[in-house]
Amino acid sequence: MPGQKLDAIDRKILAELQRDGRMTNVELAKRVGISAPPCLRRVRTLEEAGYIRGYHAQVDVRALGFEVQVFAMVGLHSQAQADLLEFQERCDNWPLVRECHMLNGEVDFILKCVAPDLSSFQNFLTSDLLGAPNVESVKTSLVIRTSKEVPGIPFEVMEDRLSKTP
Amino acid sequence: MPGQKLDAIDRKILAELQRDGRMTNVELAKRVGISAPPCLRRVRTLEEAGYIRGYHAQVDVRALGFEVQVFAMVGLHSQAQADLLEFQERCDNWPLVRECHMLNGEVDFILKCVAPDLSSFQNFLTSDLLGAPNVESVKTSLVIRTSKEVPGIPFEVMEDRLSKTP
DNA sequence: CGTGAAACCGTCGCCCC
DNA sequence: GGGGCGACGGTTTCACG
Repeated sequence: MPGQKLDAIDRKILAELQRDGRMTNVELAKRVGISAPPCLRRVRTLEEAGYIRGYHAQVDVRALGFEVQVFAMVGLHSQAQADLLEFQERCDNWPLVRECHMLNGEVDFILKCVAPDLSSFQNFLTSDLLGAPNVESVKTSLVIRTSKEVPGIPFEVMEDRLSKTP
Repeated sequence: MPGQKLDAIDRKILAELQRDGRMTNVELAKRVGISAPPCLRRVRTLEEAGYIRGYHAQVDVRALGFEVQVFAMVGLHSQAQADLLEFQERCDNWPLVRECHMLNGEVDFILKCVAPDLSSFQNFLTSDLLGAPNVESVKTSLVIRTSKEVPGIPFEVMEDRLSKTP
């Protein structure tokens, strides 16, 4: 499962499905310029190879009553492998944590969290996150507004660099 | 477009489509316990009301050759409304920037960026981001690994609190 | 919201290059 | 190896009760 065993049609398929994950296969086939059966075979192959990890409806977080979004920068006391893993598993089990990224530098993790309101986030912060073992420090930043939120990768950039160094 | 004009079936539909955005309508209808036609009508309504903002394939960023992911914390000189908007528009036009969130506190924006490799990110950082007008400071953190990445909201939490305060 | 019908789509087998 | 053609069964999407 290396880098570029993908041809131009595969990349177009991925770009189209990233843009509209509910597109029918015939529509997709039309857009990438082949007929439906080979198009579907390619999609299945891309799924099985792990290039496509899933399909998700993008819901409006705020409209559904989750008005608070927070980035939490977490520092740990110990960065031993076992302790990092333990913290990650803890994050897995916190539904308010939607993303957990391990970082380089002074901060160890950044978490993207959602909550219905400030008090339920504060409750999560003080009871769960700050109460977890090995957590040294947490700095939180409230999201005031999100002006851009596009998933995945910019396929234009991918095509650009493929055309420069083929 | 208010808060909870959604009944239990609508919420189940949203939860299922968030989990699997390519589910067929008949499968979805079966899962939420109604027949296909009203189910499709509900989905269309949810889309038009903005609760569903789109459907996207979740691609494997690293497997597609974007091996570098970075969070960039940006401070601006001026936080005047026009200057904030100007910076947001600039982020819109940078394909390597996938998310742009305005924050409270000392940092003004957090950007989630992707890049094929470190040097192309460094190039973006020095030429584009640090070269943009009104940008005072940028602190970057490389993502070492992502251990959790789930989209949207935790519907369990939503149901929990609806059952407590109906 | 459910039923039925018509059009469309996903999917398979086969043939072709 | 991958792409196209044709056909069957399931699905989407009407109009109507």
